[in-house]
Amino acid sequence: MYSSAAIATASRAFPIGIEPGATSASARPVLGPLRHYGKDEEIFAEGAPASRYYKVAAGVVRTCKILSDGRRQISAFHVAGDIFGIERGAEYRVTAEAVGDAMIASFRRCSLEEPADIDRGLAREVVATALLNLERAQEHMILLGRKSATEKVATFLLNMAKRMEGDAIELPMSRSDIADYLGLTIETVSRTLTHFERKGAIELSTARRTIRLRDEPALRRLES
Amino acid sequence: MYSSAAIATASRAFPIGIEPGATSASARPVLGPLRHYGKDEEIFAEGAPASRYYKVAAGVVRTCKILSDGRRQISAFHVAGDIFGIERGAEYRVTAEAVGDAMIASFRRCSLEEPADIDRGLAREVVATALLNLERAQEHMILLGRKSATEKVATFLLNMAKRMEGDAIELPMSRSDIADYLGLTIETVSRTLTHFERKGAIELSTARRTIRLRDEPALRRLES
DNA sequence: CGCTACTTTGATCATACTCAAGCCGAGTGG
DNA sequence: CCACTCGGCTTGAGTATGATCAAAGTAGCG
Repeated sequence: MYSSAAIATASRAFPIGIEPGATSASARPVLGPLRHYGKDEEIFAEGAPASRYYKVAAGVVRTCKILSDGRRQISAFHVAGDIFGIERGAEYRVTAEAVGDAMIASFRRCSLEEPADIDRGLAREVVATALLNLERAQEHMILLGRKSATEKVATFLLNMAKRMEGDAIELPMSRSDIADYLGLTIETVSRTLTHFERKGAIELSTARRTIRLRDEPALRRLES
Repeated sequence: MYSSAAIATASRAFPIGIEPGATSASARPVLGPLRHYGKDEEIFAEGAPASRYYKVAAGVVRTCKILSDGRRQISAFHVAGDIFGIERGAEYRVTAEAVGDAMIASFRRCSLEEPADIDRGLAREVVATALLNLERAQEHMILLGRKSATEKVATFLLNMAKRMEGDAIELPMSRSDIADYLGLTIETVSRTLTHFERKGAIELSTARRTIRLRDEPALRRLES
């Protein structure tokens, strides 16, 4: 199966500075074939040999770490055009899973180890992605360590809105994913969203997966 | 002035996989001269043009982000041998400050932009450092988002002990720095440390800046 | 000494968690 | 077509963890 909703969402969720058409799998012979992953399917696991890089063609991917007792922290969501699975060492340090249905391209990890004989542009893109992820990680750390639940959820909504390029956000991920991304519980995420709705800052669809920003300035005041 | 205590601490705090002697400023003509920074002195500020990379020769450096109301999150501490100030864009995204007295070498940022005409080993070291920082950021996010105060402090002590290569940890940073690194308040950090001391897991010096691990397995059980 | 900065300790409080129940939409089978 | 179930989401009540406010202790340094 290949949920049309998931793909429709992803198709207008291209990240900053990357043209998905120009760098798609078909245009780059280096890339391996596109492969489909179903909801919650594992792409690679923490501790597995890091032999490949991956690039999202459609859908959304989460990368996370899990403690022995099951507590989980999602470090990032990756949307169409994003490269993930970049590692310094021989093993993946996070687990990657599809949030919904997703199409993922992959290619052999060689760029940084043998820099001479491969596509220089690709190597540069990989390095730039790593640095972008580091930037985002630094931004996310201040959210996790120093922001209140209200500020966390407001920041999350504004970031999603920016990435989605529209006033209505089709959330591809569950409350559980959002909670593990923001370092909260699902109850607190839910309560905060209804609180925003009561204040007229957002509008929740009946299915609760679509969010329309009604008062973006109000959210911006709340984000800290 | 150049406190001998700070330097003595730093001299045995070399990070994993980097020989400080072999890659010191004097051995690399690319590096600029060593410069001294005093306690809390700013090395670069968030938003400033990112024109140089920096490498710690002695002492400890913190990189942090600060919210408008003064809340601060320290994203990392850098010790001797560590490179910091690596950016993707044109501006620094974090502020870097010396924790105590420190000696810092710097070099012009050119490696990633003009990869052909510069030291390949240096470029590789810069990329490896960026990826190492990303690894640490991912590890730190699960600490910030999902660990209790007890687990955070236990993890911090074990990490410092690993970096310091000795059973006694000479903490170069204040309680305030530790709190802003772990996403806690100074009171909680202090209470947790005295709690560990009462349980016999650690031993605090009278000056409270030196910590000896008495029962490392106990801390390891607490760290998650 | 006595100031200052830092740390510890105590009492109280609030934010977000836990436990629990109920709701709603989607899918399933009678 | 309707009842049923299941998963995800919401709502509520009570609680606990860590924050806040306040004060006292301690080291370093003039």
